[in-house]
Amino acid sequence: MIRKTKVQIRSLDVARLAGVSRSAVSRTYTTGAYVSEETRQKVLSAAEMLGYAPNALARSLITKRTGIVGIVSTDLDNPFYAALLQQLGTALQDAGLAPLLLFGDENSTDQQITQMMSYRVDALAMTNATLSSRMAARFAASDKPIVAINRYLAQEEITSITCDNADGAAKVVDHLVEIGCRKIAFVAGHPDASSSRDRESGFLRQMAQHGLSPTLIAVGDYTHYGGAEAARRILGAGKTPDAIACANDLMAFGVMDVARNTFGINIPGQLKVTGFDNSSLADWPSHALTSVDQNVAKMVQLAVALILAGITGTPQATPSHLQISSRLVLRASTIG
Amino acid sequence: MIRKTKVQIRSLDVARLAGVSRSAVSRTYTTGAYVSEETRQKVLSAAEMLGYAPNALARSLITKRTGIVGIVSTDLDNPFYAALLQQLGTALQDAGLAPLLLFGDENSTDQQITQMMSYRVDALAMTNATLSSRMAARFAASDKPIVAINRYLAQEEITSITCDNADGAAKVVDHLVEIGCRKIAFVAGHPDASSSRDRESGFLRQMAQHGLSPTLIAVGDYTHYGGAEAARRILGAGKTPDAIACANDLMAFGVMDVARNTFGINIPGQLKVTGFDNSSLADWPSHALTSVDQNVAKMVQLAVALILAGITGTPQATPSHLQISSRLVLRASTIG
DNA sequence: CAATATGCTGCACACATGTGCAGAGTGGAA
DNA sequence: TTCCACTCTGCACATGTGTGCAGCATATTG
Repeated sequence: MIRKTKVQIRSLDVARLAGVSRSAVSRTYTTGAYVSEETRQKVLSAAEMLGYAPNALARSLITKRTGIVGIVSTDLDNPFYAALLQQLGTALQDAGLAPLLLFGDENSTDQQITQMMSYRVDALAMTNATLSSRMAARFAASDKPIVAINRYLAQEEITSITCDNADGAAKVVDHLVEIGCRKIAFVAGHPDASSSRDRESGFLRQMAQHGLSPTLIAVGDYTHYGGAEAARRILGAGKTPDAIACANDLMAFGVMDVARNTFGINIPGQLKVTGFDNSSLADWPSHALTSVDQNVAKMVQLAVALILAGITGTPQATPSHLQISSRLVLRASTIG
Repeated sequence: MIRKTKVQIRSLDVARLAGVSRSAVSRTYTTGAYVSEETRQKVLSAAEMLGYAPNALARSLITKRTGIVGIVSTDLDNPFYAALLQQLGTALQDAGLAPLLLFGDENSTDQQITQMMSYRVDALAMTNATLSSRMAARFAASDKPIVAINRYLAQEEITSITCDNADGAAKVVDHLVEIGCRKIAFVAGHPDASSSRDRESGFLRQMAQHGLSPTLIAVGDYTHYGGAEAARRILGAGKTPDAIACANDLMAFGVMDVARNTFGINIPGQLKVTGFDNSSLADWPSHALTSVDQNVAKMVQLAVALILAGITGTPQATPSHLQISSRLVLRASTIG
């Protein structure tokens, strides 16, 4: 059996084969460095022959840049986060950066951050996570950009990007009231998440604006199962509402499933249901869910711009909380 | 305004503060190296004070191990791939490895591989991708494990893990025939994907086994939209089938949407529909889709075991095509 | 032709770390 | 005391790369 060659190909090997110095090889792969077209070609063909690719890790020792961006993500059961991750990853990739992906729940996030730091990521994007203040301070001290997407954290050092969650929820209330609903229940997400709190407070505020108070508030934990459970509690409680507003789409799907299948309720005839996220599933005829669009593309664009600015050393703007305007998308779950 | 300190903290800084040599610091972070408990504690408290984390990149220069595993993934619109990515990522994380994520379509994969190679990933997992043979050979030459998940590639150097796609499709046919279906149509996925070809051939073989030939075969490109389009073609073609078997769940959802909403067909009364993947959505009451379970957990477990074995230098088993047995899960889309 | 400018190359150092090896220090036994 | 075994430490080299600087060859100008 033939033993494969395990030896790593270095720039020196390429240099020897091409008959030039190692510096020439390095400069060939560095944009904007002095190399004559002739040696450049010699280098490239030698590299091709040997299957050489510059060692990005060794390079990072010198340049202080790894080109790696850490992403700490929640689980992808929620199609909204799957879409977010994909768009974010693609955008970073297009900017020449590579995402290092770690999944973290509330308890393990500090550990993931440590790992990210040991890989010297150029920036950090978080789509989940309550972050301990010790870690936040430590990462912020490294002067690298860190951005929280779709939720904001307690730490002031961290820039966050969310949609105007309260406003979005208010739009939902306005719409429901306009089409005649008065007894409106609310299904909240995870109590720790800022997005859930903001959507709930926006809901309540706008209800009060209309002189209404919520029929019932249940917690659905942002999952399909939790939404279904919440629906059982709400619809089984006697005073049936004429609308249920949910803090995300996934729970709304659970609510509709239970309303239709367990309680035999017609949607939107007897009950209107709304979601939040406008995930691609909301547009399927089987769901046709009225939902609030968060404009993921804009969120991602903003996040990447922020990260790039931070990496290229543009003077760090003071950390802030950026809000993107949301948009209510009407579908058959509220309008017949 | 206070200028943040941009200086990187090195092991030397920790060593000085702790009053030991740099080697002692290094050994503190290396499992199974001689350090007295006393100096270990001195080092750890000094590190904590400075916020030090060893530079994993510099370390990799010496150890020849990065701890990074490349994942080349398709887009995550398909919830099956989202679940696969999450489970794979988590499993790698638990094994002390960090996934570097790149999204690649058929055309760009070679470029992603080059990038992965320049980051010196310890292993490569691909969930998509037709890979050029030049790239396959190049990566295989580096003697690092590479595994294709959920599809196999033309190159023999690459181990692949799939479920027994043909068998799964055959089980679908058996089930449909058993409950009385005779006029069965098939919606294929993407013609380039081995999974689609295998499922189709398994379907056809088992149909022949029962003395049947398919009513119609349409291509749905593995998307919800494609499935919906395929359903329009099939159901609009006059000779309406009594069952439509789909090469994945996403297309089946599209088929059901169109059948119910556009053609007013009752499922499963007038038409049975089956999927493939058993994604979490299939279990929702709104879909209740009979589907083939691929056993993602097992696929991931196998993939990670293979990767770990390859990394730790266990003599590389000859590349092969591993198959996992699938399981048909019955739901209301076929049984009333 | 001389003087200067231009385009390019190679040397040598720096980056942050792991590890083999020699040797220092300690304790115990003869 | 002397010798040996044992546990640990620090020196120094290696890993693969980017880049400032000096210098070489060639082109341009006076």
